[in-house]
Amino acid sequence: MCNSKSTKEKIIEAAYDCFSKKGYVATSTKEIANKAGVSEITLFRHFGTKDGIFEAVIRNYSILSDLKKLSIEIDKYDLEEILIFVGKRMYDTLLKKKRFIRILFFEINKYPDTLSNIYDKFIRDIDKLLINILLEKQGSYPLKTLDMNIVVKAFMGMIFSYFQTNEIFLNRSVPDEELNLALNTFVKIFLEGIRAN
Amino acid sequence: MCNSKSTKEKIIEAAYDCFSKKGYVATSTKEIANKAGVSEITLFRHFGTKDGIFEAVIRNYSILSDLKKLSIEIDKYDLEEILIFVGKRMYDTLLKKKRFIRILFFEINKYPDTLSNIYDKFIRDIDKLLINILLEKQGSYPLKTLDMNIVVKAFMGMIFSYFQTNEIFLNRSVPDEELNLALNTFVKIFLEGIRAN
DNA sequence: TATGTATGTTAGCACTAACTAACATAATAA
DNA sequence: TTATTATGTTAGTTAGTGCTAACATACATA
Repeated sequence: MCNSKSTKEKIIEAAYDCFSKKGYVATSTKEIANKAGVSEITLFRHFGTKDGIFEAVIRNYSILSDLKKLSIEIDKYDLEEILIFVGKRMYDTLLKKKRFIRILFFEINKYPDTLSNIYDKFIRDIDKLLINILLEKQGSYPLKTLDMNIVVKAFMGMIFSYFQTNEIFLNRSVPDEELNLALNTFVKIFLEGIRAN
Repeated sequence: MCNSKSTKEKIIEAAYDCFSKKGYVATSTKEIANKAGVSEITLFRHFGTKDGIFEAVIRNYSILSDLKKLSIEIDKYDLEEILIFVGKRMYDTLLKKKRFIRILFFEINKYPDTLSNIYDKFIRDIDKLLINILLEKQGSYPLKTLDMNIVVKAFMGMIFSYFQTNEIFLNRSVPDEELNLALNTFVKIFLEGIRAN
């Protein structure tokens, strides 16, 4: 019925790889075809145009987070443990989606609406998750009166920026130990920073 | 001798604008010439190749920060005031260099060495500045024992990520009031977070 | 006045990109 | 078996794109 990968899948994967490395414009359809191991015309028969391939790639890889699956038993752990866990999970997700994030960066001007929507949704999901956690823990961990939306952006900002600097710009994959130290420090600062005194 | 702008300057400016909007590959030399109001061949007489133009653009706009000029009378203000001031100043710098930052994002794969060096230097400058401030104030504001390099990355991460989300991805310029609120919150969280208890 | 310098105009070359047409082939389904 | 479907091959079209050559012009300087 179907052997490991369909032609469509092979093309989308190849295009994904190329786009994330060189950007849309700099990637030729011939290149994609070669990498996918199919003839060039097969691309066009499946997707019509180069743009069609791009859109398929976006559709295929745009789910940035699987946060819904991230069910934490909030009662069983203290806030510090939870935040470290969430932070680590976030970093892993970013790593796993590194190539798509690159595409987001590169092509934000080409498809501003589509791409900024994806980004926006991604952030909003995380924000919601974090706000929920903080509010649920407020009984045992009382908070300063601060704007919650800004508070969570502070936390995510530390992690995202750390990811971006290392993985995207310096193209350096941070060793586990170093990453854990950074995350622990971030959480410590953040927690003391938002606690009511 | 020279009327307002030299031809070279006009070309570099036009190229800067195009590259930041569409990326290097998607920009044609004809486009640059038109925007600069010169004939296409003039580009090549001045810069030899399209790559030459790009390098000139980088040379011209790569100074990301004028932090050296940022002399704060540290004694006269308390740490909170200073950090808010530095944060605001950082955000302004990022705004002013928005187009260059876009180019950084777009072309990091084309010139990984050059561009990641620029980025690296930029961050290191800020890190140094912040560490200095914190250490100098440690007398009146004692700190937790934390890795200083991570600590400053936490602070910068909040601001940089906030900038990037709004200005680059959502293409939304944050109103002054909102920005101030965010910066104040960031500083408050950060300061409480690093204070020795 | 003569010469050099900075520019423009026109034409065009060599190359590549996206995309198509026409025909061939192998596997699958009826 | 026959018809259909998914693919490949070859060749080509069209429209750029980076870049050059050759010649012209306007201005400033010697």
